Amino acid sequence: MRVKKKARLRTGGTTLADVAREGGVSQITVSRVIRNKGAISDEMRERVERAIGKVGYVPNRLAGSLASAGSDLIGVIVPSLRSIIFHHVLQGVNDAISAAGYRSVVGSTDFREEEEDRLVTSLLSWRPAAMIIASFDHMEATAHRLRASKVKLVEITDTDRAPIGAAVGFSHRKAGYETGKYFAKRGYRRIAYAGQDNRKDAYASRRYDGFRDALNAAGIAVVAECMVPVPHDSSFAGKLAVETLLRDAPTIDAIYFSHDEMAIGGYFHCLEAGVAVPERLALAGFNGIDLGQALPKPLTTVLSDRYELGKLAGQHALALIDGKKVAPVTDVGFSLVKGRTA
Amino acid sequence: MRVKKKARLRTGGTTLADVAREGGVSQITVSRVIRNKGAISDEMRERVERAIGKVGYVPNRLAGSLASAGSDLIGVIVPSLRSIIFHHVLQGVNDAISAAGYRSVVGSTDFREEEEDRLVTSLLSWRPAAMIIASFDHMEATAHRLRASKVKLVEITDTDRAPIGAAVGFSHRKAGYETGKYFAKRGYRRIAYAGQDNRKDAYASRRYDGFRDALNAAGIAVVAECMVPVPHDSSFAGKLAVETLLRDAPTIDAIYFSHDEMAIGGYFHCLEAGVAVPERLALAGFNGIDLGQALPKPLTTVLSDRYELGKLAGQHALALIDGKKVAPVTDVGFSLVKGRTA
DNA sequence: CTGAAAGCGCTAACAG
DNA sequence: CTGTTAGCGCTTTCAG
Repeated sequence: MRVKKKARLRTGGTTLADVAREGGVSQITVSRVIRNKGAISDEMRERVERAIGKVGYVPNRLAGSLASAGSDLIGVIVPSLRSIIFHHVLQGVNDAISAAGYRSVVGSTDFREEEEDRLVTSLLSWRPAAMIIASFDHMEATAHRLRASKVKLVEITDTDRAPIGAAVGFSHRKAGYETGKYFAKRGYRRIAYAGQDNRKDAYASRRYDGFRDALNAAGIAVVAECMVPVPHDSSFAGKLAVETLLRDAPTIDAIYFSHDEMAIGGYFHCLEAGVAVPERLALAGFNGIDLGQALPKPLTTVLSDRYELGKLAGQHALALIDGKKVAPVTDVGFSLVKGRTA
Repeated sequence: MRVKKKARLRTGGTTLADVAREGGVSQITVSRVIRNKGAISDEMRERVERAIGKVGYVPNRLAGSLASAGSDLIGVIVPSLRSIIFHHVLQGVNDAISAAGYRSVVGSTDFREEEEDRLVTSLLSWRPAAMIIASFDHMEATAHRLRASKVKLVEITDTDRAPIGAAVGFSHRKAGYETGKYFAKRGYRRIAYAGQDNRKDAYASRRYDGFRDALNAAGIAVVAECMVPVPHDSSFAGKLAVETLLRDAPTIDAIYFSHDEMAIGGYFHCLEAGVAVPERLALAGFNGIDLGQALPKPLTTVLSDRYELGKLAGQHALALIDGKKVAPVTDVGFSLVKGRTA
């Protein structure tokens, strides 16, 4: 006696079986046509395509991925989507992977390592074909999780760090160092730093480290420092920092900002307050954002191409998925942009 | 005689069965503990949790979603991640949905409707719990696909349009109209417009429509127009536009820009060229980006809170998933920011 | 409160 | 070139 089939809730949509029935072919033939895999006669292909159109079939990648032990999803983790930076990375990643049919599942950590750990766990459960993580450093647990999962991993990170997977990026320490060297060469001697809560942004503090190293090598010290709390908007933070520094340390002749948005805000303050830039006060930032270069005096800064960085990360991910090897560390470098503010 | 089992490639990781074996319980018990669903005795729970830790189990959401006919993914489609706008929306969406365990699968269309159609198809195949689409208008085919799929849909869009799902947004036409009305009231009479390839950005052209309507109502016409090709960076485009307009139509007294980045670039040109703002030339933009408000003279603009918009869209998506009703159209409005540039 | 069995929709493996 | 069959790893249903 046949056991009665248990009723299950169906997703509701049409399935391969429906298409197969409609076209008078087997399911696997439909599957092959859809995935464009294996040899199919033109006649079969046409029959299947007609049937698909007729029943309005939408493939179920959940089922497909389960059956083939691997999804077309790529997990992407960035520190923040608020900043003016990482969405360019994300766009680069998407442009690189979407033509190959991959989709990005995106999460942001707000620079918190515990959140990153949670996200990694959550994204791994989707059995992604690869993961791309933009992060300065991981928790021990996260690193372990990533290694244990054996997921194809590309890290967008500081190249001074030891990566778990393939790393792409550049050395923030060097970027800061180059700026410091430039300041020293230009003859600035009473130098200040303006940043925004560096505990969260390890990249920025690395740049600051490098900056100080370069100054020290030239026998110069940072004479003043202004850290603006994070809740402030970046450009206002820059204004505030310049105002504060000029009041508390009026003899300074140059300021290094943790990033361009602050530097631009600082530049605006100088315009308003009638402070001559760079004669009275020199300014430099980091990132090379477009607006900085559109200023009446283009901003002196360090340019990193974040879009290309994301694209490269995406390409590396595809290569890894393809079973190819990629360099353990790819340093994309940066360039010191000698503007007219320092 | 028993048929030999066919070998299948396994994902490699540990499965529920492994945990169950380790803990000496059934798979379903493990499943219940993980999903925190159904009544479980404390003893069982503890046993299972120990076993999970021991074998290092990572759930497979692909299998879980397939079995339960629905994923925890939310498809998100935005026009672009390059612009300074939509990543705020995305962050808002993520902040709203991630606490509830949902993840966003993200795609960008570069303002192309065919790309949107492709993305919708692709994302639907992941059987998302909901979709959030930021788009001015859809292709007929896309609209059909979305309706047929019965996916929970939230559109972030212009509220003048008839939406397919639940819409959140505001009227770009009205935003332009308010700016035009303000220009008329301030007494500007020789007014120009500066934009960037509006064929792609339907929102911008809607604002321009509204702007002209307001001027017409006051008996004023736009006397000059400068459209800068898209490849140009926005702030340089603004510089270029002002330069061009002042040369070709030197009698203009005000310019309406399609967005703040252009307006800021235009403002910079005025600073460099010694054009008094707003006495000689008034400027206004759209978006209310932070940098515009940090300018020596805060930019006159229309502010829309894109982060809150994204968050609201995410909350609506969660409500729909929950089976609740949401308003067909939620107008979040905007606010005219009377700066010092117009 | 716990478990056995069936099956979600698809594709890999193995024939023909 | 096309088809049959047996799972992928999980959750639902039904039964205790």
